Amino acid sequence: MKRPTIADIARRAGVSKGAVSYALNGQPGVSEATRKRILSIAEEIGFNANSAARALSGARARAVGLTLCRPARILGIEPWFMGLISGFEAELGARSYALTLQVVATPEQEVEVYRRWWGERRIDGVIVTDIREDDIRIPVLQQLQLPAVVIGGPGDTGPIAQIWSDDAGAITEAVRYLVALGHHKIARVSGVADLLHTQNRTKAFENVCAALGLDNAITIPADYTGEEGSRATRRLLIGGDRPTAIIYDNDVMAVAGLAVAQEMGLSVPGDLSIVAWDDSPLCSLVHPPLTALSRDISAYGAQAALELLNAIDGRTVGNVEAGRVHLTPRGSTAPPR
Amino acid sequence: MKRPTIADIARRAGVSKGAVSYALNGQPGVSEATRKRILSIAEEIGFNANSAARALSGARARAVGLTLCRPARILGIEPWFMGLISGFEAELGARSYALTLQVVATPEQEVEVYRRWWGERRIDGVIVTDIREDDIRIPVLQQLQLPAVVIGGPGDTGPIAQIWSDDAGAITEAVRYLVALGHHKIARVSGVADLLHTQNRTKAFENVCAALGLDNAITIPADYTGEEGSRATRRLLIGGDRPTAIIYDNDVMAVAGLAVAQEMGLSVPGDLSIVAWDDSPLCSLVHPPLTALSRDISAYGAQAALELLNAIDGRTVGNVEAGRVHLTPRGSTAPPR
DNA sequence: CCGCATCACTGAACCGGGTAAGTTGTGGAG
DNA sequence: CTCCACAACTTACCCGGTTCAGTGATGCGG
Repeated sequence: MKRPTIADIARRAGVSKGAVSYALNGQPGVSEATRKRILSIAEEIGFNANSAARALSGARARAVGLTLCRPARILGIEPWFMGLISGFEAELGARSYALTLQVVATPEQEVEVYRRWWGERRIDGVIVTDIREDDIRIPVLQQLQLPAVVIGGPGDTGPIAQIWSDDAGAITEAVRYLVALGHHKIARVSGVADLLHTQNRTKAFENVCAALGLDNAITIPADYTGEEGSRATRRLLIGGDRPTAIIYDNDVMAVAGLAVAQEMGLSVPGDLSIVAWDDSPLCSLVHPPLTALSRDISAYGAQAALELLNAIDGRTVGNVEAGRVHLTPRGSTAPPR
Repeated sequence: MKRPTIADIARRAGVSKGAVSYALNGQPGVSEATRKRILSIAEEIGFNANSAARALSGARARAVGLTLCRPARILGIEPWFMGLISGFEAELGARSYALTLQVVATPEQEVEVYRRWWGERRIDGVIVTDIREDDIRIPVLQQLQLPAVVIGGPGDTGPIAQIWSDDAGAITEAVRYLVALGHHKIARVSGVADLLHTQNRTKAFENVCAALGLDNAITIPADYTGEEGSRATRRLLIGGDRPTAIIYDNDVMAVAGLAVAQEMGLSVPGDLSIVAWDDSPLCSLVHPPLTALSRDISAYGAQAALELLNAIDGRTVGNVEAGRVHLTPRGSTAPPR
C-alpha cells in the first residue's frame, strides 16, 4: 500500500505542494475555501505527514526521549516508572508526540544515548530522572542545547527546568504522625544514596527527628530492591533496641520489610509500624495494607511532559513543584504496644 | 552546537558525500585506506547519521513501536511489561534501534496508532501484545504490510510471526504438582477472558482436571488487578466446599489472594496453597514466598525483538516457541491439612 | 486610470543521507 | 601498444515536507 504524500493531495486538489503545506499547517497563504478542500482530501485519503521529511526540513521530530537507568529487575516491579510513563503519554499523545525509550546500565551510557539522539535529530527533548548531585548529564544537555526537564530535586540543574515534589515536607509529616501515635524509635530504609531526592529526604528526616528529640533515628541505605529492603529490615529488627516504626523509601522495600516482620513473628502494626513511600496498588494489596506517602505519579509525569513541550517550543520554564505528597493511613501503622 | 553531517566529513576527507556514505555503510566503492580515514574522522567529530534523512531516503527509520493497551494502574504494577521492554532493549539497543512507546485505552486506538505510525514512516515494525481471538489489529497490519511479531498465542495470526510460550504445558504441570501434593479441589483465577493466552490456559486447565478426575475445578475470570484478584479469592473461599489450592494467572492477583487468605485467618500453605503465574520479584517478596510458574520474560522480549528485526530485514520468520515455563516451588504450596 | 498593496497561489531551493549512473585511473591480458 | 575490466571514486537526483522569493489577479484610494 502506497503512503499518500502532500504531492498526491496537491494533484487531487489541483494546487501546488506549497499550498497544501500551508493549508495543513494552518499557515496563511491559502483561502478558506481551498484550505477546506485540501483538508477534506487529506482526511479522505488518510494522510499523515512523513515525520522524517518533516524533521529533515528543520521542523520538530515530534518525539521526546526517556532513558531508564536501573537494573531490569527493579524496573519491572517499581510502579513508579510506569506511572510516570503513562503520565507523559497523556500529554504527548494529545499532541501526537512520540515517546522514545531506552534502558541503559550507567549514567555514562545515558550521556552517550543523549548524544546519539541529538546527532540523529531523533528527538526534540529529553526527560531526565534519577538526578544526582553534580549529575554528569546536565552539562552535556547544556552543551548540546537539548531541551530537557529534570524530574526530582530540588537541586542545582542550572538553566534546566525541574519538576519536584516536596519530599522534605512529606517525610516530616510521616515522622510527626508516628510520634503522635506514640513512637519514639523510628528508623528509615532509604533508596540509592547518591540520588538527590534520597539526600533531601535523609536531611529532612534527620532534621525532624532532631527537632522532636528522637534518638536512634537511623537511616539504613538500600537500593529500592526487595532483597536490600529485607536485609536492611533484618538488620534493624535483630538488635536489642529495635525500632517500633520504619519508613521505607519505596513500596517494594516496604512490602519486603513487612514479610520479614511476619517471618520473625512480629505483628504489624502491633510490634512494628510500617510507612511506605509512593502509594501504589501494591500497598493495598498486602495484609495489612500499608500506610503510604501518596502522590499522583501520573499527574507528576503529565506535568513534566507539559513543561518539556514548553521548553521545546522555546518558552522558558522555571522550577515547578508538583502536586503535594500526602499521608494515607492504612492498617500498617498503630500506637506501639 | 552544529550537528556534523556527511558533508562535513567529506570536506575534511577531501572526497565526495557519496564516498562518505559508502564508507560509513560498509558498501563497496571505496578503498580500505579511504574508508578508515573517513571512519576515523567520523569518530573524531562525533558523527551520527541524521535519522530523519536516512528514513526519508527510503531506508529504515531504525525504530520499532510498541503500544500498551491496559489501564495505567495495572501497567504500573505488572512486572511483565517492563520485563518485556528491557528484553526488547537488549536486542534493539545493540543495533541502535529506538523503541517508541504509546499507551492507549482500546484496541481501536491501537489500530489508529499503527496507521499513524505507518503514515509517518516513524517505525519499521511493531510488537503486538495481548492478542485476542479475531484480533482487529491483524488485518490492519497485513493491509499496511507493516512488519510485526505477535507475543502470545499460539493462535491464528495469518502470515504474522508469533512468539509464544507453552502455557498449556505449564498449567498442566502446576495442576499435576498440586495433585501430587494431595490436592483434589483446585481452582483458578484467570486474567482477562478474551485474551488468547487466557483461553489457551483455561482450556488446558479444564482438560488436565478432567483427565485427573478433579471436579469443582472452576476458573473465575478476573482482570489481572489486585482488586479483582481479591474479589475472586473471597468468592472462592467463602463457599462451604472451598478449594485447597488456587492458581492465579498473574503474580499481582496471587499476592492479593494471599492477603485475602491471611485476612480470613487461613494459613498459607496449611489451609490454602497458592501458585502464581509469572515469577517476578514480587513472589519472593511476600511471606510466605509464592510458588510460581517462572519464565524468563526478558529473554522472551529479546527473542521477540530479534524476530521483528528479522521480519524487517525481509527474512521470513515462523512461529517460535519461547523458553520453557517451569514451576518454581516456594513456601506457598504444601500438602493440604 | 494609474500605482500600490494585498491575496492566493506557484516554483524552486533546501534539509541530509542513499544510490544509480557516469567518469577517471590503473593493471593485466592479448 | 591497445583494449578491457575493474576499482575508486564523483555527479546528480531522489525521498517528502517546509519555506521563501516571486507572480498574476484583484481591490482600492486618489
